[in-house]
Amino acid sequence: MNSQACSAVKRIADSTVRRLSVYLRFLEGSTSRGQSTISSEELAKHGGTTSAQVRKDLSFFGSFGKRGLGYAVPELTESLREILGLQRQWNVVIVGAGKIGTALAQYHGFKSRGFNVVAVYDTDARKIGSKWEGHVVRDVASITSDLGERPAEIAVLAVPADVAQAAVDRLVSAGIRAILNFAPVQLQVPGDVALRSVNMAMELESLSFELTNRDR
Amino acid sequence: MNSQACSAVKRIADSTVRRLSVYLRFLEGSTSRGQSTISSEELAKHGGTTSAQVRKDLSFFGSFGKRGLGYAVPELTESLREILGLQRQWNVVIVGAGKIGTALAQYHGFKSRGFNVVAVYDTDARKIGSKWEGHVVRDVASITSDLGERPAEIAVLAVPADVAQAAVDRLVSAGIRAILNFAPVQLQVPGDVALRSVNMAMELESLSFELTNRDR
DNA sequence: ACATGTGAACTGCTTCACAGCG
DNA sequence: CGCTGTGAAGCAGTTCACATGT
Repeated sequence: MNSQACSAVKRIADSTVRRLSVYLRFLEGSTSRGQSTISSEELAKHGGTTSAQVRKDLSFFGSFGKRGLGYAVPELTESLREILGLQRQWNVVIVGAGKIGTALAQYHGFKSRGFNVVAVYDTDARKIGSKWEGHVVRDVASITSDLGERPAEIAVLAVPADVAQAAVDRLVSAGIRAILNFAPVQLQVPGDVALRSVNMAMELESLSFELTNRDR
Repeated sequence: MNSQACSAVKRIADSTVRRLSVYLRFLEGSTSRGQSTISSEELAKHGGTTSAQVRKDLSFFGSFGKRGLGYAVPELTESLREILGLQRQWNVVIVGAGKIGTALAQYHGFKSRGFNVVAVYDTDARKIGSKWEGHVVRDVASITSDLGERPAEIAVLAVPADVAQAAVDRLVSAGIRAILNFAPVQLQVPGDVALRSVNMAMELESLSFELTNRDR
């Protein structure tokens, strides 16, 4: 009916949101390839799902397509950006200036997608003060006062597993609202803080399981 | 009934396998803390799930607990290792010697968990031949012959999105059976190749969505 | 008495199938 | 006629509740 992204009336499944992100990624490529219209079938093929799933996912937020035609690429791209909250900038702090933390700090996908890395933190006195990729590494102890001056919504956690929960507690009390965790531990956060975890060990072990049990 | 990990009779959900991995991680900590027995309730609390879920997850593979007592930590740890296929070594190649690839190559969790990094590859002539963390960076063009001499089961893909599918095709024809993908694209693999993807952009966008739509 | 193991109920995501509309 | 949008059906994963065994 409308072609505006309307606010969700019922709870949206996490799997739906992740697929929207995949659709958006492919649409951005379609734009640069000069494609002006796209069908749910095509989106599905490149998103690893089905056309019905694509239509259902989009239908939670409005009617974006034209029957008999498909979806207009620029309009759908814009709508997905709006739905995912990507029309604003998000401030991000990276906690942990080890190998993973510094790799992430340099990840180009942050800046290009509106995620603005405002600071990198560590506890190692030898790292504090050194400059990495345009960011001076700061002392974790100053997180609270720093965030008071320059708030950030999202923290990327790349510290050793045994200090991850302590870091989370500090971040939460400093007002961080979302955490992307790379430490291989299950973290406890208050209900109003969003948490996603990327667990390398878990992914590898899941592959190991699949390889081991492929013989049905 | 038995306390042996029996081979799966029905399809095991991916979510179950990922939880087993989380349980295993916590059990390893319990061992080092000297705890000899553990209840499903305790495992659940630290695994971010419920006691019923823990018992159901384990029940797919056998009966590992003692009624009225709980689970013996060393025995359950061993059983989970067996179920997940972690009692053998897996050979891993890392493709892409950029920031993420090199960070991963140094990731201690690989070696300590039986994932043996046997080679690092790149296409950049300036990187090929240089030594990083004990691994000489080799030319991607030699993957096929290298794997012929020294097979590897798992590939970790850390290359730019636009060359990821080409790298996958090469790896698959070279006999790789599982891929852990860090490139932000949806990859196509044959049905007999296991694929997991870690997509930073997707995780960030999912956090952005949650922050944006927290007001119900 | 206590905690596991499990069939049954439940919840919610996915797939189907077709009405609706360009 | 083609492709979207969607209620209804199907299915898979989770939760419940209790019988079972120590």
